[in-house]
Amino acid sequence: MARAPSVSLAMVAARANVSIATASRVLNGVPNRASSETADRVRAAAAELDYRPAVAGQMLRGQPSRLVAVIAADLANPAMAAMAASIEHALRDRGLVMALGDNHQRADLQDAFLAEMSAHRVRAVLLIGAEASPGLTRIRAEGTPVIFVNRPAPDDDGAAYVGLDNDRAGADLARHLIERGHSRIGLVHAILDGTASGLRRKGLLRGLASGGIPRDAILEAGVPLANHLEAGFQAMQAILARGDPPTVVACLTDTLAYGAHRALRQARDAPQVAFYGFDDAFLNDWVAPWLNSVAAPVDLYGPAVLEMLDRLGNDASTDFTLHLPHDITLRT
Amino acid sequence: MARAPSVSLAMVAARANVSIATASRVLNGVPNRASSETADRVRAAAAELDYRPAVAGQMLRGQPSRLVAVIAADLANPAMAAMAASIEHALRDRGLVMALGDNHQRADLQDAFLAEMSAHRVRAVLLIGAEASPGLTRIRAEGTPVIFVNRPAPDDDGAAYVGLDNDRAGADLARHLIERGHSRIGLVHAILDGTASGLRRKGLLRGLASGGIPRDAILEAGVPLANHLEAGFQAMQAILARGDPPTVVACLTDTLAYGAHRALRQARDAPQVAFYGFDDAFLNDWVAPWLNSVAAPVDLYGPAVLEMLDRLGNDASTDFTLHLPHDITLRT
DNA sequence: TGCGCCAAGGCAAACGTTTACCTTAGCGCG
DNA sequence: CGCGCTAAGGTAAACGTTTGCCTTGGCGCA
Repeated sequence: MARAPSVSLAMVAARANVSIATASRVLNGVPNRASSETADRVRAAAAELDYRPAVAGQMLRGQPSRLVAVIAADLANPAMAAMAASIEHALRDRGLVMALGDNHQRADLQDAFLAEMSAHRVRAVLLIGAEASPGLTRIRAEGTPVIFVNRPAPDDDGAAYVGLDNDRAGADLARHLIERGHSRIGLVHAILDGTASGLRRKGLLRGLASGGIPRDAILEAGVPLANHLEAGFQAMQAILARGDPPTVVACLTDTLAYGAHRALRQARDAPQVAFYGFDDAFLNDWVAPWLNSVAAPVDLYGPAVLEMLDRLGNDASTDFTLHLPHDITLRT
Repeated sequence: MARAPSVSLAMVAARANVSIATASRVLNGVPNRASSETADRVRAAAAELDYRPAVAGQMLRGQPSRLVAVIAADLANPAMAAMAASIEHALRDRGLVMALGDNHQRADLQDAFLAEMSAHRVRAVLLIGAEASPGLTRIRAEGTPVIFVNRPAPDDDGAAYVGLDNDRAGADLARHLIERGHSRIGLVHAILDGTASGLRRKGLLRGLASGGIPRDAILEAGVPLANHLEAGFQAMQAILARGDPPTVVACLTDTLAYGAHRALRQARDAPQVAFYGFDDAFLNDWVAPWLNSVAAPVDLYGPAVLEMLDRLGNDASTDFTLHLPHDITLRT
């Protein structure tokens, strides 16, 4: 498995009988520095040798990297994986390359990844479900553009955000549930860390209140687990155990809903209950036809992230919040 | 967003009043090159400045990169995402960092990612569901270790493989189905490109034949779509349309089974049918309790890939196939 | 005393790229 | 003829790291 010696610009230059400088300029398209025959010779040599510039050299010269680091909280969550896929697609159109990592909801793992990516001088860092961590603080301080996707910054100080308007999404869901005639409503959540879930809940409760739903008609169950599947399961069990079940259960993430639905399946004399979640994944069409979900179309994420990247690169910009339009996908 | 000038080894050395060489050796733990006081001074300086070596310099010197490129065929597939997560975990224990890309089942996208990763001189390339592509041929020729995970190499010439023994898995499933008393069996697949699916089918058919199931009791339906959800859906519709439905349907991937199950749900007078798939994802416990699946425990993937990486680095090794032990997870 | 060894440390080359600066020749034009 | 401009090309520095080689003392030991 001897690593073949890679071909350098010097070899290309030698083969084309020009200096390294000229070869570099031809390949980078600098105008008026080479006759067309010379340029052709260089390009031919590069093609024959299958030359690809080593990033090491380019980095050393301070060229911006083409790498964009993306961190997902949990790749096993289909919604996050789909967002990552959309983002990669968009980045690719810009000639950028995504390097995806999974923080497993642990700050130390996130930092290990961030440190490596920082050493690679990545163009930007995107976090789909960020943890608060020292490394995150550091890389932001270094000036690397950082964008929080779908879950606002843990410390919320004007950091760039792309995703749902969580408060409004919650309120819109409330209005929808009332319109559908629900008056006894379950509410399932896991940890309320003051970010996405907290805002959704706040909007939802406000909407229900202003729609005339009394507080004691809202059956709230929160289980502080990082694993939303398990949390949703236990929360739903708790709701069912109280008796007099709700006609609908609103879960602050789809993953919670998966857990909640399982609890319902396993219950004896399970009542008829409608389910609502957030962050719809297209897989739901296939495996969760019982689930309605509040979400933005997933293909919007990629372009929106690109847009935010531009804003961050443009000193004139001041608005670093980009709310994606959400909708309720109805399956029942 | 001015990028903060990053701290170099020279700054650390200056602050510690030593030469760059000494600073480098201290930080790299070269023994007997610095007194303990000097070493302490260097480490203190590095800590105070929060020094992190720039990979560019290290790469230039020919140091192996810590980056391992991983390409998944489709991140939206929960099984693949889970494998990637397991692999990342294992790599991290070795001080390596995963950079994950999605090839969207397209050779050109795979090559764009491979080209970038090759320019970064990645330590190895892992493919979870590879496409055949020129870039793949090239990077293998360059001597970069390449491991095919869960789907054997498209061109099968002794390339390293980690994953199921697909042929045996198929045969084992056949035996199991017969033991369970099934005698009329549906078989659903998408493209049979001679790799994983082809081998599974071969093993399955052989097992069924040697178990005494006549060929006309096997209702096979293949829909040549890259999208397995849609393929499974259409294939199942075709099977149902024939009348006299099977008592069990074996799908060569879980994703096919998701599609097939939806077709059954939507059918009028849907018969009672058991479902079997391959490559179980733990999400199935929650959203697909109707699905049985042949798979290796997903946490085995990471360590197995590490083991194969060692074999590739060891000239004495000759066996580059690592079959993971599979099992049938029963949910019905 | 003389020799060798070792710890401690510095010097400088090398890796591959980009680019500021320099040289030369040709050409248009007053 | 002389001036200035431009195309075409080369030279060399700089980026940050690692490492082979050199130097200098100090110490053990015959």
